[in-house]
Amino acid sequence: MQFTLAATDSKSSARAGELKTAHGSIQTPIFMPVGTAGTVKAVHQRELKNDINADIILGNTYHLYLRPGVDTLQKVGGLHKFNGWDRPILTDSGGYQVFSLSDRRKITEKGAVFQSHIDGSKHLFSPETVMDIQRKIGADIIMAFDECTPWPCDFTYARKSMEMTHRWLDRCIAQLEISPELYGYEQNLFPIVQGSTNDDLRKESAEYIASRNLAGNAIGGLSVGEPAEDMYRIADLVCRILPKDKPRYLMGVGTPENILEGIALGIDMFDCVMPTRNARNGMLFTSEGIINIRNEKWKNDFSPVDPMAHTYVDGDYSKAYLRHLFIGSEYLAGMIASVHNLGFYLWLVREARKHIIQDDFSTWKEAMVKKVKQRL
RNA sequence: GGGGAGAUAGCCAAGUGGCCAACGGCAACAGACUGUAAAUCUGUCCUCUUCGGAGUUCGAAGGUUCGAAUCCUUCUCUCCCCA
Repeated sequence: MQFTLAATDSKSSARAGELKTAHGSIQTPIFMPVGTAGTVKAVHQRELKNDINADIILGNTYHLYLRPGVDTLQKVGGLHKFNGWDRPILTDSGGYQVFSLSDRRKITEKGAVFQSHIDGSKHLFSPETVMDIQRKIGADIIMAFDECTPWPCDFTYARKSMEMTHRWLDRCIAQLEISPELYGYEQNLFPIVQGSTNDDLRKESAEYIASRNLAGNAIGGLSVGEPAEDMYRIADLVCRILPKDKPRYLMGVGTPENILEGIALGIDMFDCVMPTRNARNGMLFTSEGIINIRNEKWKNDFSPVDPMAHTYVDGDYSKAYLRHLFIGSEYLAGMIASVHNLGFYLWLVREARKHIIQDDFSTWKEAMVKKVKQRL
């Protein structure tokens, strides 16, 4: 994997780069649509590729391990072969499920014992098992197994958890050394900075993560309910410590505003369920602001969802029609909204990249943030 | 013409003397959602409200009762069966 910086903004820490993987290159900053169970929900692969033009999508170790299971994925030759997506894939390790399934798991130094949300069966996720599973899934970028701490989190717990995440990282690295790639192409491990919203812990964690000298670095444990100012402060602090010549991935972020602010702080990669989940729930992100398309005020508004027309859906369907689909609980509603939102997110990061290269990112960003956060 | 059943909020529907401004469901209207246990969840949903309450409701009118959606009388309407 190779990361090269193409341009940096003179008034912020924003940078434009290119990340080369075995399945193609990624122009950064990038937003990565989340495809937990091997599918970006409600979106066809061909739309993801031809219309949204996503460079890379995510998968999730925990979900794919439970269904369809690693045996199936190994038989077919990995997730790329299974879901027909031939561009880069990143898999999350299940660390987020340690957080979100907190009442269905137990953490020890060895790992986390999960109770399946599907059938209640118990499974051990350790750094070793998670690396083995990610080998079988075959993503281009694989994530270290970490504990994503909740917010708020007391100092003592945050410190112990962070230290364990560091030890788990070293076990991940060791496991990968004894279990090589299965499908003949390179997989790259990203370690994850933790430490909750505590500056000292985050500094310590970022230094530790940087010292492992891996292909890229991630910031986890944010966007879990803390105020946005805390998220920005921690991201800024961590970015100043993480090496400039490696991609920085802010996990689970975020709103269009969060992404623009993150880019300004030096983040290169983002992922979030928001554009797809909220799309299925009727929330549309546009270049003019946020729309709840179910609201009565759109009933007879036949204008396009977004005048910027990021994908074909903005040209083909009006607000009134999309509202009609949502009110009627039609399948097409979530599909159109998901294509729109992802199209907008990808448009947003590409515009950001363009302005970084033009070196007018900061002024563009200030104006854009004001627009994208307002409610229409 | 004879016999039977029924009328409850926008719709469907429970309730058959006080725990009823009235269970549920649908529709409607808002809100939430950040490394997806989510095409999910929450709230409002007779009127007014300073959110403490106040006022008017269960086809219509009258009556019994301390108290009626619930019991009685008459009326109006709907549906089913037999001629």
